[in-house]
Amino acid sequence: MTKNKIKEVACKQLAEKGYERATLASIATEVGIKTPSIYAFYKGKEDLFMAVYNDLLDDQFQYIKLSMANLKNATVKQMLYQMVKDVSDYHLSKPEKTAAYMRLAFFLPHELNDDIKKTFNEKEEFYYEILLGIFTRGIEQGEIKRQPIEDLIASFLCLMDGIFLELYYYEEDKFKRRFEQTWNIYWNGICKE
Amino acid sequence: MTKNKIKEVACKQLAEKGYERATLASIATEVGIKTPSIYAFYKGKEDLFMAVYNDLLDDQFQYIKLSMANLKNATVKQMLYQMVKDVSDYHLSKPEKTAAYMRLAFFLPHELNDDIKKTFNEKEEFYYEILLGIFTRGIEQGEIKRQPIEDLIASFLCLMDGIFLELYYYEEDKFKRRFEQTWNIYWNGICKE
Amino acid sequence: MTKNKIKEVACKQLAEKGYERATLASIATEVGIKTPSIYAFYKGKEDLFMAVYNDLLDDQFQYIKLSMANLKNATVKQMLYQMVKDVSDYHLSKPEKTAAYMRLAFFLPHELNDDIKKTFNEKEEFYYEILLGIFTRGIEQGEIKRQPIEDLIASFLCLMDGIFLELYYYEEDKFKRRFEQTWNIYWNGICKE
Amino acid sequence: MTKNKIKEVACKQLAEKGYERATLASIATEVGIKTPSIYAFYKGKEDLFMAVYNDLLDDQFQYIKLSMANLKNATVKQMLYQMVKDVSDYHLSKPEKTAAYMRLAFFLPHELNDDIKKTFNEKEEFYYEILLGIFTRGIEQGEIKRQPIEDLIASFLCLMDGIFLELYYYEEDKFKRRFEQTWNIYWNGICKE
DNA sequence: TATGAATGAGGATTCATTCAT
DNA sequence: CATGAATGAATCCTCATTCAT
Repeated sequence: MTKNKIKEVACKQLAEKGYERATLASIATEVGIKTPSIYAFYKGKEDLFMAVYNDLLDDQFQYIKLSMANLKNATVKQMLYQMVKDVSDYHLSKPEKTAAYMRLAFFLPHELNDDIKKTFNEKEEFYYEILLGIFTRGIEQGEIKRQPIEDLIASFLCLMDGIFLELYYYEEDKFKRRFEQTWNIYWNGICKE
Repeated sequence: MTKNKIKEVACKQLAEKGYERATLASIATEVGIKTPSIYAFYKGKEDLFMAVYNDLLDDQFQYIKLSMANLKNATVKQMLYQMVKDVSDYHLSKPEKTAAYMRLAFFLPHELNDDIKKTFNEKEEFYYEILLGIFTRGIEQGEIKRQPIEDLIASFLCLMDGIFLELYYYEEDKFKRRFEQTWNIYWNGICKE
Repeated sequence: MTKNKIKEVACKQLAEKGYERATLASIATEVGIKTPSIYAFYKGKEDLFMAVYNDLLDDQFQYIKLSMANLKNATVKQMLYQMVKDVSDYHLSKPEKTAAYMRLAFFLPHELNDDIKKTFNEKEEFYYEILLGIFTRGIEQGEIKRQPIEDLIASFLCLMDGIFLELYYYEEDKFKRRFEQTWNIYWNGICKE
Repeated sequence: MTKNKIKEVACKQLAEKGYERATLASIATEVGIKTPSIYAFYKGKEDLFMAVYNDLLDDQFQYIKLSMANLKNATVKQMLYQMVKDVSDYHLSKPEKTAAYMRLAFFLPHELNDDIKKTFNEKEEFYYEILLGIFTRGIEQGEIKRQPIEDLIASFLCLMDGIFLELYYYEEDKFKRRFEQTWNIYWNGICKE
């Protein structure tokens, strides 16, 4: 389907070149169509990249929801580790989508701002909800030192942010090493005893 | 001096809008001159933003070198804390420069690529050198658990990356809270006892 | 067809004003379109004027080939005369194309250099080939004094160059008078007795 | 003297690049001054190139007058030959000035038109005057076939035009060969017997 | 003389977009 | 669906020129 191919190429070029340099013309060329044909599927550039962004978020959500569902009977340590790991794996397996996501998440052109901020907040809330459950359980079951849950969530999100950034920066091998080191130190910092 | 004002406005607009939207025309307008006047001082857009980038790096280096110099007789914990803190403070005190720096460091237009990558590596080496000294001392003096120095450096840089990202994301208050939490957990993870 | 109209206007303005003053804007205006529309047909200014130049050469070639073909059973004198005459007539009948051709042939902007030089050499070879045949026959049949063929060709091309220059300089009447005088003297110089 | 150096560089760049590409900025750079300094000596670009052109003409006049003066007691053949030869030698010895002269003489930007056309006509009259004398004498003394003097002058000027063009086209060696051949044929065409 | 600073005018080019077909 | 043609707006950049110093 042409509509999807356009979206994929748009995502790819967004990752490579950023929003302004991902020209409709260059997208069309790579898809193998002429520029105006894009307008048969999308209202304009903004509309196209909103679709790209929504797909990007959906993709992530789906993946993480799935990975969480597979973890019902695990320890808190396993769940948290799996959570960071899954996010990493997801991004590692789809570097293009990650790069595209970063472009949009960090340096969104102002036109897209409002819509994106909305979905962005949804994502934060989604994580917050899940982490709230996990950390509450972790403290109740004595796996984690008693400390304000707000703080635990904040610090975990900070860990994920750090890892996300490194994901973007370093090649896979270097990243994986750092990932494990950071995780151990993080867990040592929060676990009981 | 007009030349500097141009550079400052360029930096500001880079932070706000990114490279492509920081038009020479809009820069000129904000400076209060006409577009072609910019060419009396810079060879072109690329040249201008390279100057911006070099200033940005110089500024950071200078600041960090200074803060390191003021720390000669501190404990390892103090030094590491101060290091993250100083970087945070620097970026917090110059949010504009930070945003501009991120734009260039992460999503550099390919024209600027080579020169920037060079200076970027220099920065990495600079940090590496300093951390090598600190962690070696930390282990020798028994402040830090004996573990591979390479790993310690890697994990510290990861911490800084995470904090750097949050710096960009959250407002000052929220950031500062997270900063302390993350730092504590990090230190608990590496310190002896 | 707009594409051809653009080429024609470009040729006209090239003749009148030269390469740099034949602005895409002024060409577009004369065609009755807006400047960017030109890019729907040509990759850029250089591309457009290369097309103009190729047309110019094709036109000349076609004309001369045709005129040579119509001359199979003529005397050598008739053929040579017809050759200069045809070139003159061609240029006289299309003064615009001639002027444009001169602009490109003599004072080509360096960008166009390589391609043009190639086609230019082709033209030289084309004339050389034809003249070689004519002069060989001229000497064998005793119409022309026995002398090195290379020299005859060189001197004939020199005559054509001179006439070409005058063509550009003088008005039609003055030119035609000079043409006949020069031809007679030239022929007297090479014919047998 | 800076004023002269500017003029010389302007002439050189005119020869190399033509009027529009011979930028005041590039001239200034080559001279070793800054662009506005040119205005200390010339009213503007047009003024500068008018000066260049006048120098060019003066130079030629001077040279030819001199060469004519040295020829008082020669035969008509010698005089005519010397005349073409001198013009050729002049241009061969100053190829830069020749190229510059051609740029101005043929494809003058319209601004310069009027002034240049005036001096150009002066030059024609100058030659006409001299040739009138020579050919009259040539016929009276029986060196040249009796024929209308107007025609002889016209045909001689045509010869010179042709040679001038070739001068520009070919390298020195090739040109010199052609020159002699053309001259012989020309003289054979006009001389008595 | 010489120049640093500034500029109006204009040039090629790119881009998102429209519209008739 | 797809596209050829066209365009308004904007972009970077160049140039001749001016003017205060």
